[in-house]
Amino acid sequence: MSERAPPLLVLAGPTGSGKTAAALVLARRIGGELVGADSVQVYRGFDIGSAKPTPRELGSVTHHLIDVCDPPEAIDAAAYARRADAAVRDIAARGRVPLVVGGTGLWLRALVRGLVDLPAPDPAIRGALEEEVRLRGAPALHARLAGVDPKSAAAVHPNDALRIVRALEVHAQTGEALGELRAAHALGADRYPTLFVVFDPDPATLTARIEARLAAMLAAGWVDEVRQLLGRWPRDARAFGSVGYRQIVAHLAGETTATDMERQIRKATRVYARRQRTWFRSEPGVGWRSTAQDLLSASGMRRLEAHLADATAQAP
RNA sequence: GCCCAGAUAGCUCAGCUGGUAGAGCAGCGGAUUGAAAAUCCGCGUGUCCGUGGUUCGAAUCCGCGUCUGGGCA
Repeated sequence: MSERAPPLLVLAGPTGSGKTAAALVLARRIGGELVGADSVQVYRGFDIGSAKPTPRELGSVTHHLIDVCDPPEAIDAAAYARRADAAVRDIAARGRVPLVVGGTGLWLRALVRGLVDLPAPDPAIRGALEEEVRLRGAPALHARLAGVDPKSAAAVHPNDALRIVRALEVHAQTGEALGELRAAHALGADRYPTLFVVFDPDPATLTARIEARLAAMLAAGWVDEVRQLLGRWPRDARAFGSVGYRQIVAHLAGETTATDMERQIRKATRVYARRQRTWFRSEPGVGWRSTAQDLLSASGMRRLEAHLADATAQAP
C-alpha cells in the first residue's frame, strides 16, 4: 500500500454469535462504516439465509462488500481482499473508521495478513485437473504432487482433492511449489494496524441461538427466497452450495422431505459454527476474545479508542 | 396386592452356550494461504439399575431390592 495503512477493527466469530448486531451499534458510536467479510452475504438476493442485515440496517450505517455480485460471478479470497482494501482506504480517506465484520476466516486472513502472491486461477488447468480427479481419484494426484511439491503433499491429505488440485495448479502455472511459497510467506506482518476481536459464545448458548434463528428464517420465507433465486440463476452456482441453501435446493428438487431438510440444515449450521470456532481458535493475530457485551461496555470502548489513537499516532 | 416384561453411551437399541461391551442417530476434536457457509481428516464419550451369591472369571446365571411399562384383581 502506498500511503500508510489506516487502523482496522475486525469483528469475527461463528454464525449466530451476535457480530452483526454489535457491529451496528459500534459503527454508530465511533463513526464507523462496515466492511462485510462474509462469503454468502456478498451475493444479491441471498438475504434471509445469510442473516444479512435488513434493508433498514443497511440504510442506517454505510456497508461495503455486501450485495456486490450475482451468483455466477463468484468472488474468491484474493478478489475479496482487493475489494476490501479499496473500501478500507476509501473509508479512512473520508475520516471514518473501517469496521470489518464477518465469519469467513480465510477472507479475513487474506485481508489482514495477505495471501501468497500468485497469478489468478486458470480455469482450463483447474478443469483438467478436476477431470483427472474424477477419472483416477484424488490419491493418484496426491502421489504426483509428492513429486513436484513434497511440502504440500505432506500437509494435505490424499483425499483432499481441492487442495491437491490447487497445489498442482500453482505448480503448472508458475513452476514453483506452493508449499515452499507458503513457507516463505508464513502469514507475515499485519497489513493494517489491526485490533482483531473474536466472539466465542459457549456452545450451549450458540446452539440455542442457531435453532431459534433457523426457525425464524424459515418463517420469514427462506424457502421462497431460494425458489426465486433458482428461477434466476443456474443451480450449480457456488452460492447454492452454502449452508442451508444446499439443503433447500435438494428439498425443492424433491430429494428430501421438509422435516429432513430442516434437520439437515440444523446439523450443517452447527457443524459450520464449530468449524469457525476451530479456525478462530488458532488464527494468528487475534488480539481479543470477547463478547458483544464486553466489547460494548465502557472498558471495551476505551480499549477500542486506545487502539485507534495508538495506530494513528504511531504511523509516520 | 399379584403376574409378566424391561433396565447397557446423550437417544433408540444389540450383546449367541459366562471371558470387564458395540451399532445407528446425536455429540466432540483437528486441518485450512486465490472454491472457505467450500474441502478434508480423526475420536466411543459407559458405576452394563443397586445389592448379595455361584464361578478362576458375571452385562450375561441365581436371590433380594428399586424404578419403568403392560396385564390381572
